[in-house]
Amino acid sequence: MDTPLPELGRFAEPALLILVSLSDGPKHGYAIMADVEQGTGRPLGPGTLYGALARLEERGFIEALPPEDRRRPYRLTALGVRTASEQLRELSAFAELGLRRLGGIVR
Amino acid sequence: MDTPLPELGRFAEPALLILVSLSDGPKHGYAIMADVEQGTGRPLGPGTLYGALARLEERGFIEALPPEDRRRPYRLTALGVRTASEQLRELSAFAELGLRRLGGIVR
DNA sequence: GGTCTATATATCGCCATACGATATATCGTC
DNA sequence: GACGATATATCGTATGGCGATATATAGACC
Repeated sequence: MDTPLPELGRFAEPALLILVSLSDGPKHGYAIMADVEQGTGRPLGPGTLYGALARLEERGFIEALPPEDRRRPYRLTALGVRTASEQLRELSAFAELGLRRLGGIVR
Repeated sequence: MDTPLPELGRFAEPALLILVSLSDGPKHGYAIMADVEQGTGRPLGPGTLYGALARLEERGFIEALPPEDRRRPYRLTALGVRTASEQLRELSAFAELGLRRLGGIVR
């Protein structure tokens, strides 16, 4: 049961992982890394994180809060909330469809 | 309600779209394109499709069936079924987590 | 016969991005 | 004062998403 499956690809964009992490409340980068890894079991390294954060801010999905100490926290914008909700609804529908279909396959 | 949301990125890898499409039964490329577009509303162009198909076959997630006419059908391998199931379960859990969290945000 | 649309596969090339590796600085604590 | 955790940042490479384009066949319709 623990046979390591070969990688198919990424199951969800880092961007969406970040948005979901922030849906908990504002967080800074390092906390997002920890949250994502804890919540999904998948490591999100700094090389992936900070690029994605910059893009998300640039595009208005998140916004920076005043830095506290060394921490640079971000929070979701209204657009970010709307977008994440929409994506997750589509994602959920897709996953259900897929699981339903696969349920019909004799294993 | 139909304000066009800016693109966040891809909500699911083409690879997974293809695997789910094939979970219906064997299909050739063109039929997969139609099926995906019909099932998710998202177009899957040939530039994306055929590259992804080649990778999926190469990695053992799908296998080619004998060509009929001009059609080159594929079907899921056992590995493909296992992998798709696994990914979809993770995906579903993630989507539910996200939606639960976002449900707490006042809009 | 000629034209048009749908079916079907394939490839090229650009650009975005994922991510490992690496660097740097600070803080607490032993 | 050394070490591990916290925290952000950047560079380089490889991968792959996707629009555009090409090519060929089949069927419909006039």
